[in-house]
Amino acid sequence: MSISSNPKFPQNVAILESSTSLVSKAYKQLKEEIVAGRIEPGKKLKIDELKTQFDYGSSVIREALSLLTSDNLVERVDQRGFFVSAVSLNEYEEILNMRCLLEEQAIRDAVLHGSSLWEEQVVSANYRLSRVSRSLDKNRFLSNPAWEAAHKNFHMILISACRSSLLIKFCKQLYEHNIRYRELAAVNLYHGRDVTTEHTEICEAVVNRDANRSAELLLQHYKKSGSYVRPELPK
Amino acid sequence: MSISSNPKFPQNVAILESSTSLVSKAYKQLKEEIVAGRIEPGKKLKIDELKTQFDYGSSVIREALSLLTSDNLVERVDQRGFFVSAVSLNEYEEILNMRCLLEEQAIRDAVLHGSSLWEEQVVSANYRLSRVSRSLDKNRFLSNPAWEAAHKNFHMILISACRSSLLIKFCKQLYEHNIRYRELAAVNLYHGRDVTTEHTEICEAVVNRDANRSAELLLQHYKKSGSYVRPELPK
DNA sequence: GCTTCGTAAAAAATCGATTTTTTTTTAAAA
DNA sequence: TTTTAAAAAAAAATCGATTTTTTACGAAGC
Repeated sequence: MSISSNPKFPQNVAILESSTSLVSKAYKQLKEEIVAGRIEPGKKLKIDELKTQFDYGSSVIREALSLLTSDNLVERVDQRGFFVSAVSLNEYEEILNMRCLLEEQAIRDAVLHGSSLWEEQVVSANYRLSRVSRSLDKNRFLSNPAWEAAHKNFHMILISACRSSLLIKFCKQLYEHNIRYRELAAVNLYHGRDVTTEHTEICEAVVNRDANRSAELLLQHYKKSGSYVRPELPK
Repeated sequence: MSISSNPKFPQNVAILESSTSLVSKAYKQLKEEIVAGRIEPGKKLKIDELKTQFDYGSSVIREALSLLTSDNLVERVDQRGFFVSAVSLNEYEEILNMRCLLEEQAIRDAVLHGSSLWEEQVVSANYRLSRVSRSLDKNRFLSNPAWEAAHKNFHMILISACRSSLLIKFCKQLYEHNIRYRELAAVNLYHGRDVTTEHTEICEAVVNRDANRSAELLLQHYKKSGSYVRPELPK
C-alpha cells in the first residue's frame, strides 16, 4: 500500500470545531471534573452513576471515558470498567521532569522562530493574565477559573510558535496533568510569591529573543511551583 | 477534595491482563492494521464497514476507535466520524526528533540505574533478535512479523530500566508511529546495512555501562533508519 | 478462624433499533 | 453553465434493552 493523501481528511479541525455531539459534551465535562480534582484519583467511574449524574445514555458515557484515556486521565481495565488515573508523588516528579525537558525544547524553538505576531500574542496574554486575580476570595484562597484559563492561555501561547505540533501536544497534556496535581494539592502557589513578575520576566526574555534566558526562567517557574506542590502530596 | 489512595484501583494491570472483551480485540486488530500500514493514512473509518469487516456491533467498533485516538493513530471529528491519522514528511521529522530526545533520556537513565537482571534481558533480547530473519523471503523483501516483534522487544527492553514510566510510555507510542512510517515507506532498511551489528554494539555499550556511547549509538541507529525512510515519503 | 463454594446483586459489555446529522443526488432557477 | 434548493441516501450518534462478567454475600466444610 502506498502513501497517499485523502482529500476528505479533515484539514482544519480547529475551524470546524463546534463539538455539538453529546459525547464531546460529556468528554469536556468529565475532563473538567477530573482536571479540577473534583473527582478523586483512583475512583471508579461507574457507567450507571455517570448516566444518572450527567443524564446521558450509557454509550455516550462509555465513549467519553474511552476518549479520556487519550489524555491519560482515565484508565480502562478490561471487564472492570473505568477509573480516574491515580496520582503519586513519584508520578508528579516524572511529569515535572518531562515538562522541563519538553518545554525547554519548545520555548527555545519558539523564541528562535516565532514571528512578531507571536511576540505580540505573548505580551498580550501576559497582560491579560496580570489583570485577573488569582483567587476569587481576598481573604482565603479560592481558585479563580478565569485566572486558570488566562494562565493556561499564556503558557500555551508561549510555546505555540514552536514548529513541532507533536511537542506542543505533549506539553499541553502535561500542563493539564500539572493542573490536576496543583488542584489536588490545593496549594495557593501565590502565597509569598510574585508570580506575575515571573511571567513578565519570561515575557521580556521572549521579546528580547533570548532563548537561553527564556528557557531558564520558564523552567525555574515550573520548578518553583513544584516545590510548593510537592510537600502537599502523600507519601 | 484530598488526595487519597483507592485500594480498588488496579495495581498491576499487566498481570490482570487477559483482554477478553470484544472492544479490546477490535482495538488490537485495528491497531495492527493501522501500524502495519494496511489501512491507508487519512482513510475514513466507517462504522458500518468495520462492523461488516470484523463482525462486531457498532458500539464495539466506536469504542475501539475512541481508544485508538489515545495512540494518535485515529482522529475523531465530531459528527463526521473517525479517520486514520494522516502522515507527512513533516510529521515524520517531528516523530524522529522527539524519539531522539526522549530515548536519549531513557537509555541514559536505564544504563545508569538498570539492574544486572535488566542487563541480561538486553543481551538475551539482542540474541533472540539476531536469530530471526528480517525478511520472510530471501530474494525480495517481505516484512517478517517475528522479526518485528523481536525488534520491538529489544528496543523496549533497552529502555525498560528507565525509572520514568511516563518516558517509557511516550517512547513506546513513538516507536509504534515509527513502524507505521517504515511500513508505509515499504523500505528494506537492511539493504546494504548491518543492523545486527548496530544492535550488538548498542548492547555492548549497555553492558559496559557506557551511557554516552549507548545513547550515541542508539540515536545513530534511529537517524540512520530515518535516512532510509525519509526519501520514500511524499513531498 | 479461614477457605471454598454457590447464589444474588451489581456492573460492564454488547447488541440492534431509532434518531439525528451530514453528504450526495436530483432538479429547478438564474 | 453555474448556483441554489429540495429530496433521498448514507453515515454518525444515541438510546435502552439484553447478555455476560464480576463482585458481594453468606453458608458449608476444613
